[in-house]
Amino acid sequence: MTNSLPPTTRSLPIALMRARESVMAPIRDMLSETGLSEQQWRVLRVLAEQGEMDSHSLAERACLLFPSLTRMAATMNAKELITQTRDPNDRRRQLIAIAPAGLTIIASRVEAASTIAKSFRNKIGDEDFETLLDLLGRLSADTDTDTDTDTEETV
Amino acid sequence: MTNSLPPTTRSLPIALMRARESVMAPIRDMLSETGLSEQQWRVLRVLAEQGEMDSHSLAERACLLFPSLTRMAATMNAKELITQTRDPNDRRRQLIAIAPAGLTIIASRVEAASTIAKSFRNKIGDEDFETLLDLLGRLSADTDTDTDTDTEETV
DNA sequence: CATATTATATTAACATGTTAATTGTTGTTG
DNA sequence: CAACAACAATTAACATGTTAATATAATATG
Repeated sequence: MTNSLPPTTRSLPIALMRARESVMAPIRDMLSETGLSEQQWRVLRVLAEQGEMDSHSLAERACLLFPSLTRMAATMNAKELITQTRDPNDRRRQLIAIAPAGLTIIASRVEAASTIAKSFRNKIGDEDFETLLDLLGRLSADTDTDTDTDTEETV
Repeated sequence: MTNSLPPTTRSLPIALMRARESVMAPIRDMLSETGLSEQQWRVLRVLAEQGEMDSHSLAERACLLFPSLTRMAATMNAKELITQTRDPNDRRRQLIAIAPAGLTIIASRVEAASTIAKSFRNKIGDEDFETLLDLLGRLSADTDTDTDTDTEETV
């Protein structure tokens, strides 16, 4: 082989994982009081932002695999965090929306989440924070087609 | 509340997750031929790099939770990818090392892994790649204590 | 209209993530 | 030495990641 084993300390995947772990730690702490998992939080956040949407779009926006969403939706429906309805025009499709209990939880934690998000922005500075989001976006450039231009960050 | 719900499209955790997903996709493809998971690949990579080590250090270096490593080690030992021995000086501790079969798999894929790593470096350019690794490191600055200064990246 | 094809969702099976409880070992303190 | 505390590893229980197989609904094709 032409390459000896290089150090894992400069591995991009591992750096991404470590960074995510650091960022999620305070968020997990915040969420522990709500009984929501990170994934459930993302689902509710997306639904609160987008309104009712089909499960395929929801899974993509919330960064979840479809089978995971299927299971989560059953649980979250039982807890009345979301509602599930069939699309009357295409009964294969499922429409999911946030329910009042879900909205309540989101509303009660948005401020705390925003504070955490700002703490990371402050940790590295506004300019570098934007650079980081830009570079991360370029890594997944041809993979997904996210062309949003919003400027406010959150968790 | 003082904050309305901000867009998930500028969320740092989600950007980190999407970036990681993009980076890992080709690596997963490469690994599918070996029967190794990402996690098992990381364990073998760290062991090949560090030599025999105690499970606590291994879990930290490979970014795994301890219970996950316990289960994985049993599987990987059965497949003779690693060896497990008790520390004779402290029989609570376990020492794990890579076995010949594990080394063989690593060796057979190091070049492919290096090629994938380089493709991402090329995708955003050398300078921005270093900037990205730097910024990611600063996010987890006070969280872990990685002070390595190696320069070659890999997956 | 019957069949095949495609799309959507669910289910299955297993690995891993995650937290908490449990077991075994070492160290400490009386 | 005995009891206790601290540490390391395992196990348990449940959620999620992941891939493959299956079921159901819509569409195309003859």
